[in-house]
Order: sequence, then C-alpha cells, then structure tokens
Amino acid sequence: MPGMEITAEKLLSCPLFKGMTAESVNEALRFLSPRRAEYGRGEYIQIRGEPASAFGLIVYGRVALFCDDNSGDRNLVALIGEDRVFGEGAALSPGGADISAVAEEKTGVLWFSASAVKEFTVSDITSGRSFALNLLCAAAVNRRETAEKIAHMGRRTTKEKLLSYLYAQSRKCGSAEFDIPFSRQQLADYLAVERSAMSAVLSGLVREGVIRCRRSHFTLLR
Amino acid sequence: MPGMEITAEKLLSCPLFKGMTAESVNEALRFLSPRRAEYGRGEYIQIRGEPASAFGLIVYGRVALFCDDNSGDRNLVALIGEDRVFGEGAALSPGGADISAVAEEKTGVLWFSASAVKEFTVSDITSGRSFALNLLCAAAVNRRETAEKIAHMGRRTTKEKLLSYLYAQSRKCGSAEFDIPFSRQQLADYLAVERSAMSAVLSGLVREGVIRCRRSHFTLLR
DNA sequence: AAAGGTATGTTGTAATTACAACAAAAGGAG
DNA sequence: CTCCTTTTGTTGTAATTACAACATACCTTT
Repeated sequence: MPGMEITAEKLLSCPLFKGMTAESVNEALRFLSPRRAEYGRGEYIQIRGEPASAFGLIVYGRVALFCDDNSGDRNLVALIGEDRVFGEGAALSPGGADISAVAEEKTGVLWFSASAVKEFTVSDITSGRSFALNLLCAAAVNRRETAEKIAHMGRRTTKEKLLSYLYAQSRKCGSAEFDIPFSRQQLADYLAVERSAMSAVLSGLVREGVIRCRRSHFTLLR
Repeated sequence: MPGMEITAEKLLSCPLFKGMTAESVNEALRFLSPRRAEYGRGEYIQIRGEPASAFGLIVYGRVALFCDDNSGDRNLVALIGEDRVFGEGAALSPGGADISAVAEEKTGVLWFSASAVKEFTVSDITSGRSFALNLLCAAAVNRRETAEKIAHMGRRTTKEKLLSYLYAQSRKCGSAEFDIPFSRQQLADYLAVERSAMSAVLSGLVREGVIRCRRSHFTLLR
C-alpha cells in the first residue's frame, strides 16, 4: 500500500471528496496539487509550535494527535486513521500548530496548502464548493470528537473519567461489550491521568463488578 | 442595543462576513435568512443533547459554552463575545449539541440553519463562497481555543494547570500583568478542578512569590 | 452608610492521585 | 520453545485534591 498511486477513485471514498465526481476530484487535485508524504512508525508528521500552513488527509495508516507538556506527560487528543483530516484548525487560523502528530504505523499523508484551499474555495470552480463544504464537515467531526474528550477529561476523578469514556464507547458500539482503540498508556494519556493509578482504578471497577476487561476488550456489567 | 436592527454594516465587521461587500452581505442574508433571537442573563441558548440544526453568531452580549456532567460539575469550554460563532461543529456534523450555551448577559444571536448554509456553500452565488471560507476560519479559531483548553486541562496538577493557563494569558497580552476573563469559579470550571482547592493553590503560588493576584488581575513574577 | 448577596480565601479531613519500583502477563522474533 | 521486549497490573508512600464548613472581602442596592 505504501507508495501506491493516489487515484480519484480512492479519494472519492473519503469524506473530503464526498459527493464529487471522479472528474471533479481530478479538477480539485489539479488546483490544489496536494503534496504527498510518507511517514514511518514513530515519525513526527507535525510538531506543536512549528508553522502550520497546510492540513493533512490520511491516505493510509494511523496517526496519534497529542500535545506534550514540558514535564514529559503526553496529552493524547485523538487517534485517527484512513480518510481522516487533521491540522485544519491550525492551518486555517493564524499561529503555528497547536498539536503534534506522530505516525502510529506506516502512514501516507496528502498535504493541502491552506492558502490554495482558500483560493480554491472562493474560486469560480464548481468542485471548490463541494470541497469547502466537505472540509467544513470534516472539521465539524473533528470538533465533535474533541468535545467528547473534553467531557471525559472534565470529570473530577479517574473513575468518573473512565466510566464517562467507557459508557460513551459502549453507546457508540451499541453494545455493552466492545473494544477500545487505546492501549492502557494511550487511554491514560487521553484522559490525562497517570497510567498505573488508572490501572488500579480499573481493577477496582472490576472488583466492584462494574466492568470486566482484558486488554482492550471491555464489558459493562451495569 | 437589544432589539437593534441588524444591518449589513454591523455584520461586515464580524469575521463571518469579512471581506464581503454590503451588497454581498445582504445577498447572503436573503439566502440564509438567519433567525434572530435574544436571551436574558442566565437563559439557555443551547442545551447539550438536544438537536442542533443551526449555529449561532453572537450579535451582542456574552455566552458561556460548557458541558455539565451528571454530578453537577460544570466544565467550562469557553466564554465568547460579540461577533463570535458557536455551535458550528455540532450543527454541521450528525448528532445533537455536544455543549450547552448560556447567556452571561443580555445576548443577541443570529441563528444560521446548517442545511441553508450547506446549500448556500454549493450554490452558484458568489457570496456563498466567501461565507463558507469565513465560516471555515471561524471554526478554526474556535478549534484553536479548544486545543488551548485541552493543553491546560491536560496537566497533572492544579498548580501546573493554573500556570499553564496564566502564562498563556500573559503571552497573549504581551505583558506579565494582565486580567483574565474568568471569575474564580469560572476558572476552576475551565480547568476542571475544584474552586476552593484551586484558591488554595493560588494562595500557595502567591506565598511562593511566583504570582501576585487580586480578583481577576494577575502578575507573573518569574 | 447599612444591609444583603455574592465571590473569594482558609482550614481540616478523607479520599484520590502521582510516582516509583517492581511483578506478572502477553506478544514477537529467532 | 525460549528469550527478549513491551504492556499491564500491583503495591506503598508522599503529595495532591475534593469536599464541606466557615470567615472574609467585595459589590450592589437602598
């Protein structure tokens, strides 16, 4: 998959190009001429604080979005995969990147220059309007995910943070039994708590009979 | 000011209509026909969990954005004022409102229907393109503010959260002496900590000689 | 100026958390 | 299968926090 050609057909399936014809996609690509880039596992894709003049579309792979504080704690904002957009907020507002991005596995990114996108949006080209709308909706989805994280993080205790997150996941899966996309360390970073303390709380919840879990597989018992 | 007419001239000054002519603004208003609404102090403008089919533009007043958890703790997302947009993320992505909004003082809101905005964006009308771009940028600004909050909230201790916030405010004001827009309770809600515990930490910082503060006025001493 | 209400600071205590160090379990490579 | 690495769970301790109750300061209204 790495190194594969990026075709209009492939892009048609991702939200950023939703509702467009193959021809429109090609038109958009001609106008925007996004830059292709590939990143190996662990490689930095974007660094907090550095200039951000473009946003990314993940063509394949998985990316961790986070901000590290100066005491070495990681604040995981989201794990996102194929077809997702990131960095649009930083690229489209003044100031540098406000979060960092690291490839969780080999990842391909299409970089869209913010200035090109702005020109494209106000241009007379029809596909620019669909693209703008799709970008707007993609940003809205990102925003919603962020609001969710804030809701979980905002709880006062680790137990509440965990349950807030787990019930949300359960709801999302439509089942009391589900897998989470995080390792323990990632979950701790996402909720902004200490991993081992969180593990202890998790064990407590198991002892109390509230949940069952094994690695990333969870069951809510009440 | 309440009840005042909403003129194109007034709207020209807000980011959502930036770069447009008065004529374009009127064209946009004809197409979008936003709904005007006024809210008294303390009145709910938007309720988390309820359907969100429109986003708001604050014409005058001040609005608190927050999500309350079921234990009664408030998680303050932002305080926003005149010319700011809110609820765009919820309106433009599937699902209900993910945050609540309450008027901090008498507030006027223009509600833009998400479906109308989508139609407008993909329409042939020229002003629709500027509007879409401006909305994109307004969303980006909101996103940036949210990322900031996450960075502060993500710190492990109340002291770190406070200093992260205070130094950011200082940087923003370009001075070691500045006012914050929050009361103590609001600051605590913003950082997701308990008010009196936070007050104690704040006092500690004063005793240590790190800061000086009186009400909302702060000075960073190192 | 007085009074009432609100916001803020203080304190003590119980609960929770961070932190460090370690043990156990799981997964991968050879 | 065995070794090695990584992940996860456990435990003890010191530090921090939530919580409640109260004191003080501030502001607004009259």
